[in-house]
Amino acid sequence: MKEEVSYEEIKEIFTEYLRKHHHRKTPERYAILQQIYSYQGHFNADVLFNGMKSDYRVSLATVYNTLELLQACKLIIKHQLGGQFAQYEKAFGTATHHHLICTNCGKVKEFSDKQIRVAIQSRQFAHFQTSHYSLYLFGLCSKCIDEMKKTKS
Amino acid sequence: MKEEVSYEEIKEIFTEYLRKHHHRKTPERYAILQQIYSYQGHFNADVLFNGMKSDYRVSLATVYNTLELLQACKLIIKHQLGGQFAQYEKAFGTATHHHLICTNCGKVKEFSDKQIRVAIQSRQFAHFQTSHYSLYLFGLCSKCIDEMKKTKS
DNA sequence: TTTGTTGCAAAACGTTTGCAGCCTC
DNA sequence: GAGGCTGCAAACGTTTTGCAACAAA
Repeated sequence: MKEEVSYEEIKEIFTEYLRKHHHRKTPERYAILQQIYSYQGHFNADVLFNGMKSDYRVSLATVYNTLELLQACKLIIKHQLGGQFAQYEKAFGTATHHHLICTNCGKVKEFSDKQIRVAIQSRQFAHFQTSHYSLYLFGLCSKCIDEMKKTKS
Repeated sequence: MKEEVSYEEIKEIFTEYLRKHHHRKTPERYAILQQIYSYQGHFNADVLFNGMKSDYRVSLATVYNTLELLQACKLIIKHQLGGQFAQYEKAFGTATHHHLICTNCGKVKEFSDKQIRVAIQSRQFAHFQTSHYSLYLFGLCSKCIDEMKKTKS
């Protein structure tokens, strides 16, 4: 059910966005996009920056600059989960999903629920034009529940 | 429909939590709770810190410390919306609601939707115990849509 | 040629931490 | 009296910014 999207396809989307907004098509920007394309789950600016070093040297400033652009053209989604750094996630070729976040260990899991998705997506507003949404369920994962039972005095 | 909760009531909840966890009942903690109680919508650590200065002088460290405690006993909820500072919100005497966030001006509006709420709350997980959730819808508010139309070349 | 973009480093930002003194318990 | 809590300021880690050099258009 999950549609496969090739790098060429998203590169096209990005190029189109850059052209439309009169931004330059620099090799750095495409290198970053390609690196992001290679990740499966969530990633952050630091992982991206350090992961690319060997292939194509870009500065951290350029990484942030490009992440900004990719958000604007909706190729990635930004999540602010922990108090620390922002997490990013591919938004192409990925089924809509929601997040389970353990408030104890911070682990993030994903799940899909058609009923929830439909309920949210069908909601319309008179004075607001929705582009995307994020749903976070906070609680305890099974591992942390078990640990708490053990350490119970 | 919205139940009114008095300061005395939440003070009681907080006191109970402090006692159970062997934390001290300091005047600073109650002063912060009272200040939070006076706010209507969202607030952040800085607003709280500066807003209290005249009434009761507390340090920023104590503000953060107390916000941590209030989260633990579920009297407040923490939101990480912008890339900047964390937002907080009262969690007592407030109906469950969801958030509309303008990606252009950053303004946050609240809305309620029974269908969405029920869909989310009725979802059960085998390996996860949900305590609360946050739903953020991102998009453009009417004001920003209008402004974009005007400045269109 | 123009000017948006880069890399670098310094600065900014909210938040956390270390520590001496204070005040609940 | 003991030790958790406070205030202060310095430290932290992520993100942003200033600026000269560079390169896409």
